[in-house]
Order: sequence, then structure tokens, then C-alpha cells
Amino acid sequence: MPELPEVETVKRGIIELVGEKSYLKKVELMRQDLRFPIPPDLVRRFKNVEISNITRRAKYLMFHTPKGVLISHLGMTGTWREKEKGEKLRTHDHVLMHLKERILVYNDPRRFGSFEYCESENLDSFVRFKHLGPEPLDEEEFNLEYLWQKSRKKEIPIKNFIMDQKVVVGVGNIYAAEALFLSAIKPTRKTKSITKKEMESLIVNIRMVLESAIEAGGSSISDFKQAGGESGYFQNHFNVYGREAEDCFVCSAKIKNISIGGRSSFYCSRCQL
DNA sequence: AACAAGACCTGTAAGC
DNA sequence: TGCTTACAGGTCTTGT
Repeated sequence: MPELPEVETVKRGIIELVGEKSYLKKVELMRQDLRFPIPPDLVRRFKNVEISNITRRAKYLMFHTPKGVLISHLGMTGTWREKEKGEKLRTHDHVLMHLKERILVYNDPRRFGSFEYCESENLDSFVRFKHLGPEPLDEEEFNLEYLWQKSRKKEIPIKNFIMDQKVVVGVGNIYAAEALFLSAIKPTRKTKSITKKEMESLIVNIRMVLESAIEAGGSSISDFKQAGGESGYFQNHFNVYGREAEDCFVCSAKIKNISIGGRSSFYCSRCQL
């Protein structure tokens, strides 16, 4: 369940468990590839290294060490948990991080996730980060002037626009739908048709929905050991996502679900214009 | 350059 | 019950 708030929650959960600093004895791979081939020298490189910090960029989780930054993406179905003593490996457990006191396990049925690294602390040089837009919670970088300028001339649906990681990172299918609902904007609207006022509202609501979700995720941090943040969740607060044919909480009209860019897109046809 | 569609995978639920 | 199909939180690649 990894959009920005979920990855942030996982990050906080891991830090909660292992502390800011920890010691990585070794990385153990149960297979050599996930979405991409795992770099052949990754295991050698991250043997017996201090982890000085664990951070997040976009939907990527990063382990900082003197040997470089280990960078992992959860794809669609990636989860982290602590392996209990004597616990057997489960289906789709692909990567084990052997720390001093415990073992962290990365599980990912669909294998859309990834493990790569960046030699330098300068992460802009990392291929996958090259074209990433600003962090949505960074008010300096992600502001009206920026988004307005980017949005002019764009013919694509506004929902696709805010899900485009080159425009702004971290917003996926769920939170795009929720933010557009809060801003009363129909997801099919052409991006260039969005007014300045609407765009301002959208920025506020993207932040709001992500921050609320992070807060709600925060309550499930204790679940990290079990499942990797499955419960105690923000899903109880969805206004439109997954609510097809149910009543809109605001106007009682039936929530619709249409396909935009091949993704299910929930919205209220009365509230969102 | 901009955009749409296809591709990568497995698990689950719904439909017949 | 069993088989088939559609779909799922992402993003990279290919084609128009």
C-alpha cells in the first residue's frame, strides 16, 4: 500500500524498531531480481556497514551508509517486517537485512519493488531520482507558481497530472482521488482548464490528505512488526476511493468509478465539476 | 515533446 | 466446485 504516506509510515516504523542508527551485518538476497536486476555487487558493498540514517524520497526508502545509499522501492505490494526468532521464511520473502539485533524482511508478491544503490550521498545523481519533481510537503518547492507554470498547455486529465512523479512525487491513485474530491475538481478535467484558485486549493488538499494519512499511519506503527503497516489506517477516512455506488458524505449522490489512464478513478459527480 | 498504451508480476474476488 | 477473467496502492518502456 505504498504511496507517500505508507512509505513514510514504514520508514518511521523501521526507525522506531531499530533506532536512528544501526549496524547492517549483511544483506541476503533470496533472488537476484525484483522489478530490476539487483546490482551484483550490492551484497558485497553493504556488508558490515553502519546505517547512519533512514530517510524517504518520493516513494523510495533509503538506508544511508558510508558505502553509499541503499535505495528500495515497495512497488505495489512490498512490505517490511521483522523476522521473529525461529520464524520460517514466507512465500515472496525476497530480501533479508541482517542487523545486529534483528532481521528485517522485505516481502513482495508482485515484485514491482526494487533494490538499488547510489554510491554518493548526492542523490540527484541516482538515475531514478533524476526526473523526480518536488516533495509535496515541501512548501518552498511545491507551490502555486511552480504548479501553475507546469500546468499551462497540459491537455492530460488533472488526475494524471498530479500523479505524474515528474510534476510532484508521492501522490498515487488513492490520494489523487481524495485530493481532487476535497478540491471539488472532476478528475477528467484537462489540466490547463484548472483555474488558479482551484490549483491553489489542490495544493492545499494534496498536502492535507497526505499529512492526515501520515498521521493515521502513525497509529499503526506498532503493527510494523506484524505486517508492515496494514491496519490502523487512513482507509476509514476515504471520501471517494473504493466507494463506488456508495453515497457521497457531502451530497449523498452515488460515487462513480471511471477509468482514467487505465486506473480506476472514484469521484462524486455532483460535488466535483 | 506530449501523451496513450503496453509491460512487468502474483493474488484475490467475481462471474459463469 | 472449478475454470476464466478482471483488477489491484507503481513506473518504466514502447508506440503514436
